[in-house]
Amino acid sequence: MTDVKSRKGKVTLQDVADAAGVSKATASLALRENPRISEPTRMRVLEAVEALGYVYNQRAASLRTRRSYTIGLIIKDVSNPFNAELTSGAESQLADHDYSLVLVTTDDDLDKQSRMVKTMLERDVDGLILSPVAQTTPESMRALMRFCPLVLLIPYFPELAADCVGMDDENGTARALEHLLQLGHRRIAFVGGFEAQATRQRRLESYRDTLRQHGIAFDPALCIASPVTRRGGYDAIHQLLNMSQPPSGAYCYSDVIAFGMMLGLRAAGMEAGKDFSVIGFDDVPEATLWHPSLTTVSADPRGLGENAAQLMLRRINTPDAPIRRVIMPSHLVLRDSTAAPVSERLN
Amino acid sequence: MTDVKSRKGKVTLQDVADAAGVSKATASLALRENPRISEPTRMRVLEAVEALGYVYNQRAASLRTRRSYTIGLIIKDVSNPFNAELTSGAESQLADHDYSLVLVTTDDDLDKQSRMVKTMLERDVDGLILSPVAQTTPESMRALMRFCPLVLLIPYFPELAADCVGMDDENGTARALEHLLQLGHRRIAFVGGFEAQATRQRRLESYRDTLRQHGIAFDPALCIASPVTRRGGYDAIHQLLNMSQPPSGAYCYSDVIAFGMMLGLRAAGMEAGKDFSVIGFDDVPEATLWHPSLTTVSADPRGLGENAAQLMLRRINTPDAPIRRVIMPSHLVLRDSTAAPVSERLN
DNA sequence: AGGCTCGATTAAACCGATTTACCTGGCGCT
DNA sequence: AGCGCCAGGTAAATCGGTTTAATCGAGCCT
Repeated sequence: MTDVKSRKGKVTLQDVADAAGVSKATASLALRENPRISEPTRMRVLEAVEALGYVYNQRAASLRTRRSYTIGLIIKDVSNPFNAELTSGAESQLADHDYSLVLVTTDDDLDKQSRMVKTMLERDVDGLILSPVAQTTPESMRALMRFCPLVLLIPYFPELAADCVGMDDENGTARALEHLLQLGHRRIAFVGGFEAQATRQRRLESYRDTLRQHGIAFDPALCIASPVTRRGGYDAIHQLLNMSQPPSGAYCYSDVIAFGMMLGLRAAGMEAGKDFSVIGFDDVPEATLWHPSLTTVSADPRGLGENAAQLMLRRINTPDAPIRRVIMPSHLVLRDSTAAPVSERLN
Repeated sequence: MTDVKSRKGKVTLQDVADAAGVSKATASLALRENPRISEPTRMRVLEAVEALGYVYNQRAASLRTRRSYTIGLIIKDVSNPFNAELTSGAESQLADHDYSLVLVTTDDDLDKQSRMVKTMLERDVDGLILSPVAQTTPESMRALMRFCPLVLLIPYFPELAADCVGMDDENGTARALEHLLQLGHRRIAFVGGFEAQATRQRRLESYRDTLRQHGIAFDPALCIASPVTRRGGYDAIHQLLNMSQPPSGAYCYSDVIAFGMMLGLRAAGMEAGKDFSVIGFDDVPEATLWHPSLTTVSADPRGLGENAAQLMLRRINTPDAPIRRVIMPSHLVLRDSTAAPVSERLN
């Protein structure tokens, strides 16, 4: 049955053609179900394929067809759960359309990003889905687009005519803050992420804008940068609580940070949703399960990945389609980690 | 400067050769730093490359060289943090050696696994790192090995002569249980995962063996299957607490389950490490940050991925090397989620 | 019988690199 | 001068497919 040539020499289409008693061209056309090949002949070819254990060589074919059915995904880091979800969404969407995902990471390093982009172009991927590192210039992206279809995982190059998907940071941030303001909070911290991160810049800006609109002055001391880890949130809340005028609530850059903050609060003998209000961003599955459950801005990383993949497939199939920027809606999910500030309740 | 032909026609090595006034062969040799090409000529070629914006076509080359510098990673699901770490480790290790990672997922479905394996072979990857779904047969793996180098992410095919990496489930499990036994626990639950999962089978077997060695009979009622999610642990602990003779501690299939269990305990007015002992498996970063911090068996998913990648590179470079099975050590990390059972303390 | 059409098949060019075997001109040596 | 050798370069085959243009034979018509 499995009469496979187990030695190095792989079975080639020529072998199949020989076995079926037809030419290589016929074999090729037969496999691609070209109507020009008669049914009996096609059957003979298929039998030969089966008998020899032939495996199609997509790479060889791609040389002629100029399609590798391969998309590069360049992100900073897969181990981050947000990115893992995103990757998962992109992969499954691409797999559904017979494309494969080549995954590379940049460790948020511009230099490595350049190298990886080069590698992907050399691998001749059909397209590139890229989450650019902070220092990336629009020019470099424009240059890249001359080489292959590009979808950006960030909507912050308004002047760049590129497909992109991103989240509605502004709206999500505004909703989160308005919720806290409505509860009576006046000193609200912004915690997590680093200056250079574009996403953070956007959210921080919305944070300032929203506060200003409600007549509250921006206090830089309430704005704390930190790694996007539980540890980051854990350390930040300590710093905040030790201030002479501590805030009564915090808007966190991500759920991960918010969790760390909740753990830090508990370690300090306080409880989120009682002594301090915490809002996260992402709405990861465990946000529901925490105690108290986390009020957070719901993002959809998997959907982000799926959309990026869809944009890419669309671009490949219709290269001249108008560029599209997908902003995924985000909304506030009210749970138990937020409440009126203690001061309010005393009155 | 960037005088790139922006139109469809990509710059080919022939173009470079023409521009440099040499033959295609010379251009090729020059780029690969072959000593037969003189320095001045090589320089001319390099200038032409620069001037035309040539990008090397790895795929075309691979047709001749028979190396794609591409490794397929087939796992069940990337969004799972354990797998995300594993993927991250494999990717960075491969990238260090100029290999790229093609990621595909099987959703733990045998059928999809078969399809994906086929796709990878057609993509002509240089090797396959595979975390086989539960129903995978050793025969199918043996067949696969005839087509390309294979590294298995599971050490449970003892009769199969294949490279593989896995964790030391037995030792980790034994240590965890001995710890609980030493504290005085006699009724210890085994929680999480499903019957079909090979890893779970191994741990469950070790669980029974260890208990038997300590003269404790196996009670199937204490063995609860569940999805590997926080929700799974959350639900399981409720089930356990409602038993007529509830256990005083639990050994969980993964940290994720343990976290869910701790949340469930709290919801039931109990506290891990006080009213009930909980041990996890994986030692994910947040295990330290939880309150109480989680006693757990330390695994190293990233290391697992790195090792798998290394095994693969070794196999590719020395195809006849003896097969190697890497068992990554696991050890118990003592933290605060375990204590003597309440009954003991009453005495 | 000759001319035509049409469906099935195939030879050969092509994709973009690598690699082998051969060529060429210059140099040293006797 | 004649010979061999060598450094430097190139033509052509090759990898495994796809695709185009040509071929071939059978059937139909007049």
